[in-house]
Amino acid sequence: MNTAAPEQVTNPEVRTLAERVFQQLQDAIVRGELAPGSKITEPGLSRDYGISRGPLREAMRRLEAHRLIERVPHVGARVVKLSMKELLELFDVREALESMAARLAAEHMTAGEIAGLREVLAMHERQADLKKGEAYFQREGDLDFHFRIVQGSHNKMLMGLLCDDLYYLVRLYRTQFSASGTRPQRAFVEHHRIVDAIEAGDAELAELLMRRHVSASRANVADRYAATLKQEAEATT
Amino acid sequence: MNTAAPEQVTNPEVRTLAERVFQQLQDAIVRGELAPGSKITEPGLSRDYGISRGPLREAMRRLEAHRLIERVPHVGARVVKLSMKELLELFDVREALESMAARLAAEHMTAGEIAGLREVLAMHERQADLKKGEAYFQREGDLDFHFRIVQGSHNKMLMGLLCDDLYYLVRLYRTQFSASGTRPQRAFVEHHRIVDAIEAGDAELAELLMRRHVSASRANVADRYAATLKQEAEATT
DNA sequence: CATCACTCGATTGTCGACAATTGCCATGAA
DNA sequence: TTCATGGCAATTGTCGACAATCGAGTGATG
Repeated sequence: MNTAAPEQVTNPEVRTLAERVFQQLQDAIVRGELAPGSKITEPGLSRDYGISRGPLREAMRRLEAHRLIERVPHVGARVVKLSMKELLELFDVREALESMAARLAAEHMTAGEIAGLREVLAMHERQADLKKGEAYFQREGDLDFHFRIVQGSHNKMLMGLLCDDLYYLVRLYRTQFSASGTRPQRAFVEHHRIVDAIEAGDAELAELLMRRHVSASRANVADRYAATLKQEAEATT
Repeated sequence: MNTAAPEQVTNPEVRTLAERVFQQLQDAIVRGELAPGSKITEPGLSRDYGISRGPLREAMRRLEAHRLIERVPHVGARVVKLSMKELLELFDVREALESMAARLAAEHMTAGEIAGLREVLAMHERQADLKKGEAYFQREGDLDFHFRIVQGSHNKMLMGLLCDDLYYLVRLYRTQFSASGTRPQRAFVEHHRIVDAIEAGDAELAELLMRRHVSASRANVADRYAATLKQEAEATT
């Protein structure tokens, strides 16, 4: 298994050092190897990755642009740590953007792309049978699903915003709070309904269903988050 | 009149060189001083601005993240040039995002913020009286209007996406195609209706009106763009 | 004992130089 | 004339070093 990100909307053929270390760092953050809120220093990373500070700073600038780290001048950078408020904000934005993506996908998606989408769903089904209750794979697949719909919108601006910027944040939150309970099963049938609407070319329905889907996912995350906070509060009591 | 951007969602107290040259370059691009599609070289800018290539590269990375320039490794960077397709895509994204911003604004905007919004509208009215037909000021004010509503959503994620990333692109397109005709007047009354909905706390209506408003603006831009293309085609014939 | 000023270590910001890659242009052959 | 090829200049990528700034720790003082 390679260490590179499983999906890459752009294919920059990592030829430059800064590009490579950027992807490595991005992966490390998303996987949780670099803990949220932890401080990262340039000399430290420079040693760890065996490169100069020049490319490293470029990589960090890009991470900052992708909102994966936060920098304050003359002080330093630390891995972003999503607060509950910010996480819910992220889902609001996703709701607005992805519902539109679903609408555009229903209008512009090709037959081949729809077939690929069905294939993703079939793979989910197999995994759901094999690992019932294990939410992780389902959720990773969930992201694949959303990924493909955004690409199906054929809107580069949307793809850039969602796939390049926000999805890494979405993957990041999962290191803190992974969805579970009965949510995956319900999300699964919602996915099917959305694909049905897209295949039928029903843009309005696709938009509505996607909006509901993300909204429900948001509600689930909010519950989980609140539960975790409550649990922590009890632990410290 | 200062050369800095009129609004800045973050207040970074430009203390670093890279920050300063970033804002200068951003302004130059938005104003059209750096023509869309023109190539920009590091040694050239390094001379022009009297700084080293280090901070300059950081500034360029940030411009790339904001989608104001496009870079290809080992080749160079050029100022982004919006195609008609991309411009319409941008408006689609704005429609999704700003309609949600209007909804959130109707729910969360404070009385003081609403008063400020009314003040912006009043200023437009004065300017509209003074300079009827001159679309530029109206349009700059239009951006202020949208700016404040996004801020009124109290959603930092949304503010970052819209105000930090997309609005500079919106300002950029204006160097190529400025709205005109009867559109400014109609946009004006639409603005009033939106503020009314926000003040009444009618989130659904605010969302709907904003969606229509951006959509109409998009249609107007599409017309203007098409007209310009047609004009160019005739000129070269 | 708390508070403030200062010093020092570490980190970040900036710079100039060197290496690697690209695109252009001249030269030559079909 | 047209196309391929080689060299060359310019630009980008990378590096190490120096200067500026910040935070922590220390000591002095009320």
